[in-house]
Amino acid sequence: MSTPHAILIALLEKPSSGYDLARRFDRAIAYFWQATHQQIYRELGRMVEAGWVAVVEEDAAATRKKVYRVLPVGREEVARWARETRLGVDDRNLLLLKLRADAVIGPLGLADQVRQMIVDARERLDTYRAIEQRDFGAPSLTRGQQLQYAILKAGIRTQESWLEWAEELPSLLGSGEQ
Amino acid sequence: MSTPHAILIALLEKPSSGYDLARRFDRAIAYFWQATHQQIYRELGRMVEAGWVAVVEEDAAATRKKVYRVLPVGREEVARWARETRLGVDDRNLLLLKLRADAVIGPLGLADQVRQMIVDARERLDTYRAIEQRDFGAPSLTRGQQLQYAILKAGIRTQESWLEWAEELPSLLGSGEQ
DNA sequence: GTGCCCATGTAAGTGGTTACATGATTCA
DNA sequence: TGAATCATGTAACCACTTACATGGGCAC
Repeated sequence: MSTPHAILIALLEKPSSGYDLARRFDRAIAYFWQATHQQIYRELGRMVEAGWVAVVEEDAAATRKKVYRVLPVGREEVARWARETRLGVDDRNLLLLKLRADAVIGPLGLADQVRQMIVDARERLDTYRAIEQRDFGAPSLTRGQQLQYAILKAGIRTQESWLEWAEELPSLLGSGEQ
Repeated sequence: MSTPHAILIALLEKPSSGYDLARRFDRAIAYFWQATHQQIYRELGRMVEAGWVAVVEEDAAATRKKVYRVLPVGREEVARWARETRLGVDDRNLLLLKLRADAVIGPLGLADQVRQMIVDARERLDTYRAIEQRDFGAPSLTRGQQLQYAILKAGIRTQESWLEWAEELPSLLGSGEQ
């Protein structure tokens, strides 16, 4: 949903052409975020309009390649976005994106958001465990029930392992706040 | 992406009105799949056209409520979809959906698909571990590097815990094949 | 009779996907 | 010189989102 911000962050890490961005999104970044070259070119166009990014003019004449860099306004927009948009329990990739932003432009005070996500995730985990107790306590289960239990266990494991990971974050994120 | 199939499976589990479906998608199902009431009504309309579902006429006269049930053609479409569509490494929720289908209409022979996903997930995990070795072996890391490492670790943990879960599946899914 | 939930829809906007299109550079 | 890759775009379609809209049933 935040394609433009994903692109801004990628450009903050390294100014690139649309083509290079597309390749980067196909590799490292793509493991948790994807964008096709059509989206990238469209967003780059819009962000130039908005004054968030600009084409580096140096070698623009030499080749057709257009290298984009982030302008101060764009940088500020990333910070604003990271601070202000709320994250739901399922917005884990958005959190990863925000962490990238924090890594590249410095402490943004994300600790509170992470703590809230942890609270929400614990709540959901409790819900899952309650369902587990209620529906799958029986000694023997039919094939269908075993499968439904497996589906529930997928949810439980996901929450548990995410929580384990997330609980180490707040200290990493530092003091936060201002 | 497979909203119609998600709805079909929900209807196989229990014939419902559009309104009820929306509420069910807001609760249990929603933990890994979501659809708004607008999508649901649209898809129900299309699926009636296609002959996949029909309105149960019994109490249709009594209230405004329209209860839908899945017709044999729709059931067959679910089976076809579960068997034939390929799943990528990241299509975990789609796999859960297929497991629900398998739970409700019986063995569909999904074991091979799961085994392939496991192979792909192991491959990706290896990639992550290679990046870990290469980029984060240093004794001391800057704040930014620690954050990037945390992002990578999120990916590693996710793969590991998913694999642990998935490896128990093939035996549950039974003989498979025909 | 007022407010809330049930119940079903339409309409507009936006973003993502797929297909199409073009031309430059590079290497065999 | 032909093929592959680099590099940037346009166009059409489709799905999802958000907002709007309507009316019945029920409880206080």
